[in-house]
Amino acid sequence: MQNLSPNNQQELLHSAHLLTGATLGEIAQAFEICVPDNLLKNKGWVGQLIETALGATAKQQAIPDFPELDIELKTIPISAQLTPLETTYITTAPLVNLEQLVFEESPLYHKLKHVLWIPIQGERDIPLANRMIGTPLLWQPSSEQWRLIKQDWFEIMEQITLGRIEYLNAKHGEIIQLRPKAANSQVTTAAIGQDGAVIQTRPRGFYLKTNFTNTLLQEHFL
DNA sequence: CAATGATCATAC
DNA sequence: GTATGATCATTG
Repeated sequence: MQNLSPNNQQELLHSAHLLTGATLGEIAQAFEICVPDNLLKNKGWVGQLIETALGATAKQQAIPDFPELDIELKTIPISAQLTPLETTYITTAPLVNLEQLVFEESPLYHKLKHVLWIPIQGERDIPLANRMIGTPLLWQPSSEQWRLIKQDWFEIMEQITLGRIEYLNAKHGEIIQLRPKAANSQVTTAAIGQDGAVIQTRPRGFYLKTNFTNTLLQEHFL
């Protein structure tokens, strides 16, 4: 086990494969990191642990976890049946300054271009330290997946542009959904209102729906 | 019991 | 507030 930053895709995948079968407690111990009792007040702990274990460098920036490799790292909690237990956060949704929207220039496009999925047991009755890491999967959307993603993105962005943010909810979209993403429901940010004026609303984020990540994992592991 | 809306920690 | 990492927990 090493925490050096990988020099190429092969090194990263090799490191990721070495984690297969290990428990979060073992990884934490190797890096002298304390395991919290639960994730209630530490929801990003698993993702940050795996970042450390794989040598991710883009700690606090709006760029892929491995900038040189253009790869985004995502841990995904799974059930005993290997189905995702949670949706997957992708990135913040822009609500203002929406001129000249080009999908290929959007943060969402760049985040999804190359994703290294690390499935991890996520059922709450398994103590955090005992949860086992699964086989990694380096995924790139197929042309058909891109088509659906782009369609969802466009429809959502169109509504935002038209000042219909308050009419959008998590039900929109086949693959991508828009949901609040903030410290709490009191947080506000600027957005376009129905008459075109600037309004205050809750910040939103793009998420991958579980039915999509489910088929994604099934296609690869079944 | 899945899904939607709410929330937690931390850096800047 | 924004962006990183996500999961919690109420609701339908």
